[in-house]
Amino acid sequence: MRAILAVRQTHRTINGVNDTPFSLRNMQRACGSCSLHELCLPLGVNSSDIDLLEKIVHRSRPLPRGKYLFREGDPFTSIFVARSGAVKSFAVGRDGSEQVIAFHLPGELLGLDGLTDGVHAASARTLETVSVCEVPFERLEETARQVPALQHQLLRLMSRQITQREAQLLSLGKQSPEQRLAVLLLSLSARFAQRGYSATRFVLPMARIDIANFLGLAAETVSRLLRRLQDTRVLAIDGRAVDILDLPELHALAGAQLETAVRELGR
Amino acid sequence: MRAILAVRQTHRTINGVNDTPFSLRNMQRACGSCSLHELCLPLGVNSSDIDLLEKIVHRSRPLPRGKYLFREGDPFTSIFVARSGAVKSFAVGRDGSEQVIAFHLPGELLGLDGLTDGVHAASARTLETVSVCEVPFERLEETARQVPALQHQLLRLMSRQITQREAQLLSLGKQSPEQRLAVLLLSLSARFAQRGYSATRFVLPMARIDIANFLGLAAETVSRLLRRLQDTRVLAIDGRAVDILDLPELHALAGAQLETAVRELGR
DNA sequence: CGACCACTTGATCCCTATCAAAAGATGTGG
DNA sequence: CCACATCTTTTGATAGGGATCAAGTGGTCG
Repeated sequence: MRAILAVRQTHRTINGVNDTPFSLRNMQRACGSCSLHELCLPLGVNSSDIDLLEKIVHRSRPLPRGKYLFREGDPFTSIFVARSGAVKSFAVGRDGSEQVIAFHLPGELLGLDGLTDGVHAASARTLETVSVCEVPFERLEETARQVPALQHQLLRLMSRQITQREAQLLSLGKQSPEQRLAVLLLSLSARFAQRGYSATRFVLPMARIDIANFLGLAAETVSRLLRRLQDTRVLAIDGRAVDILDLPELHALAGAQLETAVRELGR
Repeated sequence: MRAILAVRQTHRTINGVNDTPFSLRNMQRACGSCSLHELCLPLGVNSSDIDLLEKIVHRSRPLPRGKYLFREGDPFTSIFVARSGAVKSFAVGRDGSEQVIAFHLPGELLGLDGLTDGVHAASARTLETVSVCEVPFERLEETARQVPALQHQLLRLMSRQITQREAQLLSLGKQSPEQRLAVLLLSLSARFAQRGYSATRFVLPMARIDIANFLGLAAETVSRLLRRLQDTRVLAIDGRAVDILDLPELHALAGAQLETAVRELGR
């Protein structure tokens, strides 16, 4: 409570501009920062090609929070990129529990897992009000056939999805709950920073339960871990507003942690 | 020990042919059952295209057990398909621990995660003596440009990698250790069956520690879980030779398990 | 034959899930 | 604009399951 107020006060006074915990709802970016566009430019897709690409993109009116972009098992026709607002994609176990696969910030791609079987392998749901771009995959593939550089980029995007999931596998399989949480916070931090926002102050677009379902933990454990990080002055938290007070320490927690080494030293 | 001998005796007497625990080492298949080939055929790649494809494939002499196909960070130039023998791909954490990403049986593709950054995101190591086909990716991409059906198949293969890793994420995040093990055994069973071998009797190509590192468990836990499955007559195990005695029960363990329901009923 | 590695089994402890309850936040309709 | 219902989050108490440590067995390869 006290910490909360402190955060709320400081972020208005320290800098004045662009130093405010913001919501992704306010994050509006042109297509120039979209993952499709961004990945085409540096690799030889010229502007007329980009026009070609932009022609096949549908822009939707804003979707409210809690809506499905698609559900597991839905026929696969398009991939999506959020223009503003965040999305989670998740798989549902037989017992109804959600495993969150990924959080998608504006400009980040989702839906590529549907191509194999022609149906989506996971569901995607908005975490806030979201504007999405929808890219009909058949037309994208067709365009890629005419534009080799785009074909290459498409393959790279898919490969990146694989790599990201492998990193998450390593996290779930081998890292401690605290490490996993630290890694997530740093990931969000880096992605916000990449979009020109503060790396240390941001508003989580997702609920604790979503974080828990992403990290393979119970919601209570996430809450307790966040408490510990506040008690050790690594974070200040007000609801979903996060202020990273000690970024180096958070990196340390995410990386080594050296639990065994610490225990050894303690002897 | 007794169970072991029982297994060894029965598999020679029950059927006589093709009912023997076999090693992947003996699994030699023509390119017709390879994932690349198999995925081209049903979708309009004609035989001359296949010739084109086969021309760019390098076949290597057999690699002994424990050799690296590539290591994390190696420059990405090729993808691989084992022709015979099994391979594991894995990521290494900072503390040196291995997270096994996948086990690759003959015909199964590996290495596609290297495209994003131009370096392999994981390492791949042979679990037995292995013959591999190496496919230079640049030439594959080039060929795909000329053969639209191949381009589509390549995208589908990548999408499948994503889907597989998402399934593994669900497993690591939401399933009990026993469920995870059951799922792995069933996965191996199905993949062996797909290649024309017994679905209930096979030899594990990997060590217990690899299973543990795949499932996010300690090796001791895997050992104990296997013991329990033997005690309940679901499996018979002799070292790495597995005999699935009760396939329906294994499916039940993998799927529902209904831990809570069972507990409720017990009240 | 011996050294090494893989596997098993046992004992113990700690961490996290689970259950429970209360406080806080959010949104809705009157 | 407030009051109520609902959902989210926090905090506490408890129990269980798996990691860890340790020791012994078995199997394999040089």
